Amino acid sequence: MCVVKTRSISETARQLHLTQPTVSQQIKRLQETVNEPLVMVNQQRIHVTEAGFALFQTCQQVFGHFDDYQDYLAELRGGERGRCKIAMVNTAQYILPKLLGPYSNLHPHVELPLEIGNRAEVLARFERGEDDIYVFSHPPSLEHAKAGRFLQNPLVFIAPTNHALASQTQVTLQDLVSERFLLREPGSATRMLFESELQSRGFVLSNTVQMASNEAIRVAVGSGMGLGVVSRHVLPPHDTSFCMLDVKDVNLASHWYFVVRTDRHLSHAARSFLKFAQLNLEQCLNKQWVTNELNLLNESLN
Amino acid sequence: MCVVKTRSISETARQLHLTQPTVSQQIKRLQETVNEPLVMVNQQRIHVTEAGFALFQTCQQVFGHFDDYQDYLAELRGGERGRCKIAMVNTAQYILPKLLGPYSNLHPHVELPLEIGNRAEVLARFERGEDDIYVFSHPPSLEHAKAGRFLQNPLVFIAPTNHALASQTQVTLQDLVSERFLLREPGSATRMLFESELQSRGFVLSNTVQMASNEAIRVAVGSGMGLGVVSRHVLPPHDTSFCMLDVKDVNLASHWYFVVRTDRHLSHAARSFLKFAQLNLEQCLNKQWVTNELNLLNESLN
DNA sequence: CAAACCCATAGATAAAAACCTATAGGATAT
DNA sequence: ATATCCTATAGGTTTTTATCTATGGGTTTG
Repeated sequence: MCVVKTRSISETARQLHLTQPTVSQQIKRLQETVNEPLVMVNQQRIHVTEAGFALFQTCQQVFGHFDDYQDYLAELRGGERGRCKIAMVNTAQYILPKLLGPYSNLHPHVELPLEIGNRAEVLARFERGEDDIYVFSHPPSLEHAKAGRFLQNPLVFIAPTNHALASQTQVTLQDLVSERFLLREPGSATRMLFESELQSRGFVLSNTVQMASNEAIRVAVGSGMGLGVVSRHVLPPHDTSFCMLDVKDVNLASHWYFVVRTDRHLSHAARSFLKFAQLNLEQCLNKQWVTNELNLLNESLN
Repeated sequence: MCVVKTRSISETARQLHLTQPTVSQQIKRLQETVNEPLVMVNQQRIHVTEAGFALFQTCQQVFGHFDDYQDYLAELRGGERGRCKIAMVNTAQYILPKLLGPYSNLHPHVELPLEIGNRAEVLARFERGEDDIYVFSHPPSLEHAKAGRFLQNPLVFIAPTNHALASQTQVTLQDLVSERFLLREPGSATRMLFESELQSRGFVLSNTVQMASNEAIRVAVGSGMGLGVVSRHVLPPHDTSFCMLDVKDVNLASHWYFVVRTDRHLSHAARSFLKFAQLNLEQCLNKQWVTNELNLLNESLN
């Protein structure tokens, strides 16, 4: 490379802080591997042959590609590029897009494949470490993982608008247990929380129907099929087909967590997203529910 | 490379006839130099990361460039590409183009820079080894060079059409020495040959004029300025302003030689040209003068 | 649940690459 | 002509690289 520019072996040696024989020998060996003369020495001047110049150009292009790769890595490390795979439980899909949208606009080159499943499915993915970030309400064992809370997940009781309890204030749990309840599958965080509350207070539901999604429950409640316990975030603001009950003696509240595995390398994009979330939670989500403890998570990831 | 394709370290090791730890370590070191994870191991499967795939692509392009270079070298070695620098004395420019034209048509990617000078200039170039092939009539010392004859170079005496000797047959050298002669510079092969002939027979020219080119001599002779000795090849076929003399007791004949240095690498294109010349002399030049001894030259160059 | 398979790591070795110093021969400049 | 500068070659040393064997810890599968 340098020899082509300086047209002198000695000068090249000086510039590269090497001795002249070293450079001579390098060239010699290069010529042997190529099996073609690359330079010719005449009157104390180096003349680059056709083959030599072609190799020079080839090398320039090659280095160009490696430079491009370096640039690519820089972007990757800066979180401007890459992939951040997020797996979330069903309920989280009502809130996470509000963070993902702005983030994606800011970093258009970051791929954000989302996996949505019920708790069991996401848990399996977590065990296998298939994603960068997991969103749980009830975080799993944290042996190989760290979690950070970022949002309250208040559970509310919903009933058809025309239900007897709908207009009543100060409803109690006792009033509810005889109702028919529409619930997600066992193991879902919402259901687990509700059932542990019931159990600790000695109640048992007599009439439950299992439904596979929050929408199904919401619509079913709206059409009078029974009562439901769902995350507050699931409810669309202006739906009048159902209403929230004012239950005075129950406060079912959990939190959403971002969870990452500590025994896996976390992609730069994922780190970048968590950083973004830490700084922009309040702007993207209703401040009322934000519980920003991501600073702890992010610090522990450095 | 192979790991990306097989998605398995062990399989790669088998294909490359290496052991598995070797491949593992190679990847590890590659990741250390790049300072970025390139693959991730999960469930006994290798997952290539973004950075890893980008590097894979980069490498493919790089290898592509080297392949291109190999192709280029192949063409170079085949004589289809490259450069063949030829230096020739003035007189040769009347004959060499007849070979160069067809050759250039056959190998359009070969550059053919021509250097034309008087004998002293070409000799200097030869000493410095500035060209691939030199064309001499009177070849220089062959200590570091080899030469091959390819064409007769008959010298003829020319006179104005209306000159007294023009119509005479059986002219002798004695008849000529008192004439004014137009000659090239001392050292030119033509002049050297003529002068050595004169000297060996004890003649001295009394009246000479030096001219810098064969054209100048031809035109000057045509306009009656004196006589000339020039290569037969210099004379255009249908010029009636001068005529050749029928000198019976002088036969000035030399040959054209291709000369190459043996202490310099000869470009593939130059070898290719000499080979072409060997095979096509008779087709390109007047058979009458061809003396094809290039087979000897070419064989000694292998 | 054991056998088979996968990958990671440690430690050792042999080959190669990368340099250096010393030296010699040719070209250039003073 | 003599000092200077250039490149080539020889010989030797120090790193670096490329591999291997041995081993250990997980996964998958019969």
